[in-house]
Amino acid sequence: MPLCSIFKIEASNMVTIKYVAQHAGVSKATVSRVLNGNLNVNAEMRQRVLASIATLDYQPSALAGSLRRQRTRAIGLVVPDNRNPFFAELARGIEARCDEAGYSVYLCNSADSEQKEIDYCYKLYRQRVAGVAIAITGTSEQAIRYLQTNQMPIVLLDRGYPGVEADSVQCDHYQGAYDAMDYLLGLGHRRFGLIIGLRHDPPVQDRLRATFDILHKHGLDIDHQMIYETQNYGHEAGYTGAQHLLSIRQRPTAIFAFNDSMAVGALRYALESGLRVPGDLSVIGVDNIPLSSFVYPSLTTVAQPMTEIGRAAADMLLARIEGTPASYIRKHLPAQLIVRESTGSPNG
Amino acid sequence: MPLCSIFKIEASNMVTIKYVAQHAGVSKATVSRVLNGNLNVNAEMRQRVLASIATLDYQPSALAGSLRRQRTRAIGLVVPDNRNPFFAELARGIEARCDEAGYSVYLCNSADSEQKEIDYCYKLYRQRVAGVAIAITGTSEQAIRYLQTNQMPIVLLDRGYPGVEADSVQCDHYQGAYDAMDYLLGLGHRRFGLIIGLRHDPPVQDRLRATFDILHKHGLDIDHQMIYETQNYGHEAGYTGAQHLLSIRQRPTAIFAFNDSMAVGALRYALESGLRVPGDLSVIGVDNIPLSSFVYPSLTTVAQPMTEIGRAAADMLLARIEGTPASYIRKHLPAQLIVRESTGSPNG
DNA sequence: GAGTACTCAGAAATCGGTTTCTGCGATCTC
DNA sequence: GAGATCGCAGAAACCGATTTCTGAGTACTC
Repeated sequence: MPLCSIFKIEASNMVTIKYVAQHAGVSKATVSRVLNGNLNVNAEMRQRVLASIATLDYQPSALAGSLRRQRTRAIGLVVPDNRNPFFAELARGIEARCDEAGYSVYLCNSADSEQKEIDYCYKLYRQRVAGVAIAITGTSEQAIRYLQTNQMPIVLLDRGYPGVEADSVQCDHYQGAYDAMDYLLGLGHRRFGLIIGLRHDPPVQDRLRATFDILHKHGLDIDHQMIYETQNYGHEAGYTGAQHLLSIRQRPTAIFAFNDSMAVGALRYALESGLRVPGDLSVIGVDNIPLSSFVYPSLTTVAQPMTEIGRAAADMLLARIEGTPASYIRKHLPAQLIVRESTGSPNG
Repeated sequence: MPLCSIFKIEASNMVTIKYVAQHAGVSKATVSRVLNGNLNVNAEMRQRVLASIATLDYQPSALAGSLRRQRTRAIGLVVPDNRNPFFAELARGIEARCDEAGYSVYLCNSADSEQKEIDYCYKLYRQRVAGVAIAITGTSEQAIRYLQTNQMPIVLLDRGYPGVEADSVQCDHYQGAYDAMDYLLGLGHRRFGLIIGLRHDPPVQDRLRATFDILHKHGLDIDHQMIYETQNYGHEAGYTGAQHLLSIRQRPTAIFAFNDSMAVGALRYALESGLRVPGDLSVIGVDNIPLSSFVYPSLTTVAQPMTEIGRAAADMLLARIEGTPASYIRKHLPAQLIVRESTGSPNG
């Protein structure tokens, strides 16, 4: 087949639809029709095209197809940090679901920076992604507004916004924190230390509100210095948070960390400094990351249904992309308190 | 400006280069030249174009540009599981470096499945990514061969292959495991249990070889039943692994888990069943994930320079994509034993 | 048997950029 | 002052798909 080899050389051996067409002796249009399952093509001809496709190992360019169709099969996933087990689990779920549906996922870490977040949105828009799943930093709503101005289907992860008309999936952070505090109060705790993460984070604000509300209901209050804000959500932050909180003269009998990683850090500091958990100190976290049941003592925590959030987010986004326009859905999933070994009655 | 609004309506308000050109009163070519910093354009005209771009908030389509240029600014990242802290850290590093260089990253979880791995490679090729960073499953080299057949720049993460001509970045798994065993032997341990993960994983094989080598050197051997293979690398696997190993009559005095997550699971089982660590049992892991210094007792481990691996991988891939062809680099970074609290002399 | 409907495949337009080609006007050279 | 050179911008080709348009051939109707 001399034509082929000549052609191959000239075309720098990138197999295109034109090449397949020549190989099969048909037009580009016919190849395209076969690729897209169009029925108006003769069976014998279809076979010839399929044979050529297989022989040449032809993979159509998504670039060209997307340009013409004016739609891509890719979405953007914007999270603060994919190393955070919570977002890692979310990413995993979303990626798996999107792959099933034939979509690809762009990984974007905003590093809790508003600037990076908005920059990524520009970048994703230039890529003409079909949609964006985003856990916004909470510093501003600029990113959301930008995406919405450009008719981009979006789903807000882990945080919804009162003023924003958009699909969102999140755990009920208020209720979760409320339950956690209710549980600790029920055990008899009265002095609490909080390790909260980034104050501007919407989930953090929800949890703070819940904490204040239930404390006030019990006629209690919480001192400024008992609230430790951190720059990230890692173990180290929890460790130094506990260090700070436990150095206070009237030290807390219970530490409520706003995620499990920080709770584990706090746990470590407590044990290291000779305190017994839960004897001298109770520690409670949020998320129910896989680790939480494997540390010793295992961690009492407010579970977020991470897998479910991820799947729901992907489903909603794909529905919004492919489906008919519908009214926005704010999906709130319940948080669930999981009692393990790290909590107990004070002075117990 | 009636022309604009008419045009906007007709063009369904997607801002294209044509629209920008009309708005600025120049040709598409001129807009393109301004976008690409081409100097052959009159200063006053350039200003007019830039003004239009800003006014219209124009974001050029990467699709169209990539199609014409025949190169994209995206890479594929294929890992077994982005939830694994080791790969999460790698992903973070690679994503950050690529973003700096203007590249986007497709997240692909192969789930330790050869089929998913190769399917993702097809998908990435259809996306015409500029390169692929991949931690292959080790079941076959099909994926690598496919990518190389299509002249795709690649970098192998965490594992290199003797027969494969490709850039790779990995830690010296053999040396790491050797050091770990050497250390344990030095402490006086003679009965070892291994929790290895997936046997077909190349790093696992390296570590097994090292373990056998040093044991033989000491005239020791290891029984079949002391090697526990798992289906994944999570805490649970480590937990059940320890359960198995510690139920053996002549139980091991030291457990070597081939990653930290499994080591933490093992730690948990040991403590839960009343053993003292390191008094009754030593536990050692691999990776040095952030968590490892925060569990209690903290984990002795063989550190992999994860951040460095990620950065090096991204650098090598980008160099391969953008740079001149050069001979392949097999980058081996040293593993480093980090002694913490979970190891000590047996019966001690 | 003429006119109509239908099937199916090729030609050509198209998506939105980039790049080559073309050409105009100004400057330079001898 | 005629011809060559240069700067700069528009026209047009191009990337590789999809989709509309067109038309040839066949079947069907009355």
